[in-house]
Amino acid sequence: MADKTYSISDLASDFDVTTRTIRFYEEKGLLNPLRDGQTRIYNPADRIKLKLILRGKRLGLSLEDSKDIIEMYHPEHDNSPQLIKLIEKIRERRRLLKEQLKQQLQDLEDMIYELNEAEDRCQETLDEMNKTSSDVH
Amino acid sequence: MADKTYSISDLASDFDVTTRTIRFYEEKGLLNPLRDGQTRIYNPADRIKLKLILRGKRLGLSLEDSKDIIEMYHPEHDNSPQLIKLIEKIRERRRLLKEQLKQQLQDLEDMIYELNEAEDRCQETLDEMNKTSSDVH
DNA sequence: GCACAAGTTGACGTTAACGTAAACTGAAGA
DNA sequence: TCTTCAGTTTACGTTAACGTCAACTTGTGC
Repeated sequence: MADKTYSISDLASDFDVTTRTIRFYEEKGLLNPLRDGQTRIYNPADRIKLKLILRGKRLGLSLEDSKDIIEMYHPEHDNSPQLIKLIEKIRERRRLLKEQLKQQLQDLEDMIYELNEAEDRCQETLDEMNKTSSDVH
Repeated sequence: MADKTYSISDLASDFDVTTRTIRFYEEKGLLNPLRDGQTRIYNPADRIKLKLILRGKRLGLSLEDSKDIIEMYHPEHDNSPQLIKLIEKIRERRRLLKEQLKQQLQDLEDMIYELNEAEDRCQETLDEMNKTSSDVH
């Protein structure tokens, strides 16, 4: 069960992206599926990587950023200085994400507030128009 | 005080964008400053529009989206069918924004959780390495 | 055996959001 | 008067993230 595999179009339909997109991510070094001849064979780890990329996109990260993050989840470092640097990178990334989201929350709150105001103003204008038109009679 | 004006470089430095960017937004129809001869003169309303654009950017909106939203804040409709349609647009936009934020919150929560896990794994590996190396002695 | 679907590798095209450079026009200061 | 500075228009360049062919190979059903 742990050796389940996927074709490129399996993943494409699962995540609602095109196969071109998946190959593009590979071209950029974010995925490295096995091959059966020419054909790409994806395993659960590849699937997770793709999920990470798409999640990164929703958060506004670039593919480069997502590549970094994948590296953090699947480190290939075997010596402690590298690991220590990696931990630092992880902390920095977490800090950035939190800061970014804090800003986004604030922005969104402001925007929704102002949309409410705009809606109210529209409604008032409408009310005025109805009142005025009924005054005519 | 209500008639305060700004030069293009005033706004550029205020919001930390280039003058090229501001002219570009005008080219795309998001800004329409007054002119003194050729020179652009911005008023407080223009300033607010620019602020809205940049906030939209931080939330991942396109300039087209921001243009729509500016239209909502500064409607030029004078008849009730238009106003009713505008209110619908406002509600739809608000719905979209809320949905998007909900997703972002979930994504961020997941990502931070996983970054924590990755950090823990790194730390454990480090601990293992220290333990093993001290075993040698 | 043959169409047909699904896969592959180039390679060029596209869109958004600006950057960059050239060539010009006043306004102000030494 | 000369330079310098801020502003202008026009236009081509750039980057990320794919889309869109075209031309090919490789199982799979009938």
